[in-house]
Order: sequence, then structure tokens, then C-alpha cells
Amino acid sequence: MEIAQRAGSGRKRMSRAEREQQILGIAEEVFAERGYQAAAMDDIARRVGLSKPMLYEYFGSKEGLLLACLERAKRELLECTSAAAASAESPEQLLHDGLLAFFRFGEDHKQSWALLRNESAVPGMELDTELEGIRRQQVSFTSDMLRMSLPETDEYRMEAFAEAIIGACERMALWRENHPEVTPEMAAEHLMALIGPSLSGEARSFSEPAPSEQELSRQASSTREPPGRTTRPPESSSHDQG
Amino acid sequence: MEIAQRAGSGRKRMSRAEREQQILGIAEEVFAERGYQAAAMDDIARRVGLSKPMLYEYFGSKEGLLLACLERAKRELLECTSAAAASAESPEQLLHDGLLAFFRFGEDHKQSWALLRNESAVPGMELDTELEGIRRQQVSFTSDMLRMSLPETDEYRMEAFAEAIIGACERMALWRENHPEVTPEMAAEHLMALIGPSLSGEARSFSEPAPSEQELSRQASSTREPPGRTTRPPESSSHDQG
DNA sequence: GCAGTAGGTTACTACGAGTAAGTTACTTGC
DNA sequence: GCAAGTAACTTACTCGTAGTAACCTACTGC
Repeated sequence: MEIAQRAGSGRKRMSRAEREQQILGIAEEVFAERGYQAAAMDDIARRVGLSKPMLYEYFGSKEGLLLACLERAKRELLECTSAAAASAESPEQLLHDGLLAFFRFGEDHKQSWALLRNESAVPGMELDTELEGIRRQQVSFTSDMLRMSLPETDEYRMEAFAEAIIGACERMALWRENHPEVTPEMAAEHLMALIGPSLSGEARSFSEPAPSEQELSRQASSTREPPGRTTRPPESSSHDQG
Repeated sequence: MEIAQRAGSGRKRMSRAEREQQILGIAEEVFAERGYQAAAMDDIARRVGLSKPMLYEYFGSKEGLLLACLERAKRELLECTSAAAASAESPEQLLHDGLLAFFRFGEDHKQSWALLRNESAVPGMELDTELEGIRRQQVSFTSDMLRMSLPETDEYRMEAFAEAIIGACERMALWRENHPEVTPEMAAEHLMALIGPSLSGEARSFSEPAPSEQELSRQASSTREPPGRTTRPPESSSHDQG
């Protein structure tokens, strides 16, 4: 019955750090393949070859375990996208490379992507916060790119663009899963075709930008956060993959 | 203890159709305010003033109940968007009105929107199918619009555009929830500013429309003509604030 | 070899989805 | 009016899973 109990009772008792990594790996697997809800802690424990209370010892709760998995996936995603963008030479190229990296991420990190993709609407406030944090990471990343393309554009519009682009990315990544013949390159190209034109000088609007709109933005800007949270370099920290 | 047992035993025993509607209304409420997972069938039953097995009698399962709620919300959304689009006079206007209607939907049908927004990634294959169906509804709706703006565009690209736009819409609708000062009109305008230029005759690509995808990403030289040659001198926004 | 403790287990509780079998009140035929 | 029939409804369960209490064990240093 024991799964990870290979060759007698030899394989037991690891150090905390070791176990943590092992559990994370297996949990990622289980969450990715069965989904958060359907994944049972008992099942994860069994696959690890450990008893359930240990999972709680290490991660506090089911949500905590998922959270730890997501943290890893999030770091990977950020690394991929910022690495890709690092070598770009023009703002358009930058955006394109970022998009491309995003679409490639889904193929190169299937498991992490499955996590980010499927567990994006799990209940739990902390989880919501984390997921939203991941999106904000992508949004601010995108904002940074946009700021280069559209230096004179109103901050509000820039943020709106960034949000819209992230949303478009997510949706297209999902769409691609039903169309395997659409390569990451093609997806990125499509998206660039859609948003590129508006980033090349012509960012105003399809109609004239209503003056009342900008005024409204400024009037109600009390709740806005200062734009200092953005430009951080890619955190090239140690990559502890178990 | 009984909540809906007003004035003795008078208020009991309704016809199937009546109860169904009553249950649907309350379930929508509960799902919207607590989320699918956190919503307990016992709770819904209690609020209806009925015992749990009746819910199963009427809707088969928790998922079935949510499904019925979503069906309603979906119909509402389609009605709103298509009604809005009906009065448009140009393709751009059509798209704009559709977007606007979408953003307004979130305000005018808070409960339905909360359902569609939050329950979009619940497990369960049938649910997934339904949710995907709702999106496909929006996608095909958008495709139809695009077909008018971009009659010569490749079908694949059109679909990609539609998916991207739907994704952008969803994300921006979420974003708007943290920025109440952004009106539906402003949201629609931002989005039009982002995607409008590419719909105005210039739909090819930000690079040349290359046959092979590897080269696309390379030659990022944008040989584009300024957009705006299409059929829309002024923008007489005849929509007022909802 | 014995104390201390990190690492681990068994055996529970709590709670919520779903169900079997029984009960009540309204309708219909006489 | 009153039995029979049935649609609406209830009580009282089963079962699965998140989370926990309390106890056990093998390795450490001395």
C-alpha cells in the first residue's frame, strides 16, 4: 500500500528542508493534475509516503500548501518574462518578447502553468490576494513596457492598457490550448497586431479623448497608489528546484 | 429557528415552478455573496425555508443549482450586449457599444455579474463546459463585430482578436472594481483606444505579415500607415451615464 | 545508554454534499 | 364527506475530506 516506502523501511526521516521540497514537488503535481478542490490532502500525503498531519505541520493548511506551490510558479513566470524582455532593443520588441515569453511559459512549464491557470479562482482571501498579486506583478511589468512606448500617456490609461493586455494574454493562452497548431510565436504576433498600432504614436483614442474623462481621472485620484512599486530588476535569486 | 416560516404554517407548499424560481433567486444571492465553495446547500435551504433534499429534488446537485443560476445570468448578459449593439451604425460604434454594454452590465446586474465573475473557474466538467460556453457566446458575438471591421482578415486572426478582446474586457471589468471612479464609458474608451487603431484598416501586423512565424519576431520594423482612414469623423456619443 | 527533540503516526472531530425512507397536505373520484 | 393517490416536504442518516490531539520513534549529543 505504501507508495514511497521503497525497499523496506530505508527511505524515511528527512530533514525539514528536504521534505518541504519533496512535498512541494508532489503537491504541485497533484494540484496540477486534479485541481485544487479534487486534490485530497490524504492523497498527497500517501504519494509522499507520509501521514497527513505532517503536511499540516509543514504548510499549515491545504490552502497554505497550494500557496507555496503558487509562489514557486509565480517566481518562475516572472523569471521567464523578465529574462526574455531583457534582450529587447525597442519598446515594441520588448512587449513582443514579453508576450512571447508568456506564451512559451505555458509550454515549457506545463505544471506551473496548469497551477496558475486552473487555481486562479479558488476561494480563500489569502489565495485571492496571492493570485491578484501575481497578476499585479504581470501588470506592473507590462506597465513598465508601456511607459517606454507611450511616455506621454496618462497614467490611468496606461494602467488600463496593461490590465487589458494581461487579460488578453490570459485568454489567448487558454485559447491556444484548444488550438495546438497556434505556436507561441503566432499568438504573440496576433496580439501585437491587435495592440501594436495603438502603441506606435497613435495612442490617443479612436474618437477624441474626452476631456471630461481625464478630469474625472484626476478628480478621483485620491485612492491611487504612487507609481513607485514598479521598476524592480529581475530577482535572480537562487533557484531551489528539488 | 425557521426563517421563511412566516405566520404559523401558512407559507408552505408551492408549485414546482414557483419554488424553482424562489430557490434560484436565493441561490444566486448566496453564491454571489459567499462564492460557490463557501456556499452551503444547508444554508441555501435554510434561507429558502426548505429542507436540503428539496434542492436536490429540483436541481440534482450543488453544481446543477449553480448551473441554473449561471444560465440565467448568461441570458441576461447576452440580452444586454446584443441590445446595445443593435442600435450602432458603424463597426467601430458597434464594438464600442458592445464593450460599453459589457462594462455597464457589471453595474446594472451586480449579482449576475458577481456570479459570472467569481464562479468562472469552479471545478466540474459540466460547469467548465457551461462557463466556456458563455465565453464562446461572447467570443462569437465579438467575432461578428470584427468581421465587419476587418472583412479581409484571416479567420484565425479574427478569432484570436476576439478571444483577446474578451480577455481584455474581463480583466478590465475586474480592474474597474478597484477603481470605482472609472466609469463604464471610460473603460470602453480606453479599450477602444487600445484596439481601435488595429481595427481601422490596419489589421495586418506590427511587422510584415510573414508566412513563417520565426521571422515575424525578428523584423519588428513597423511599416504602417497612420490609422483613421476609416468611416468615422466624429464621435457623437449618444449614450448617457447609466 | 540515556535525555532531548525533530520527525512521524494513529485515531479521532467537524462539517458539508448527497440520499433513503418516511410524513404531510393538497387534489381527485366517488 | 372521505378514501386513495400523489406532489411537496422532512428527518435522519452515510460518506468523504479538512483539520487536530495525543501519542510514538529514531537519531543527536553527551
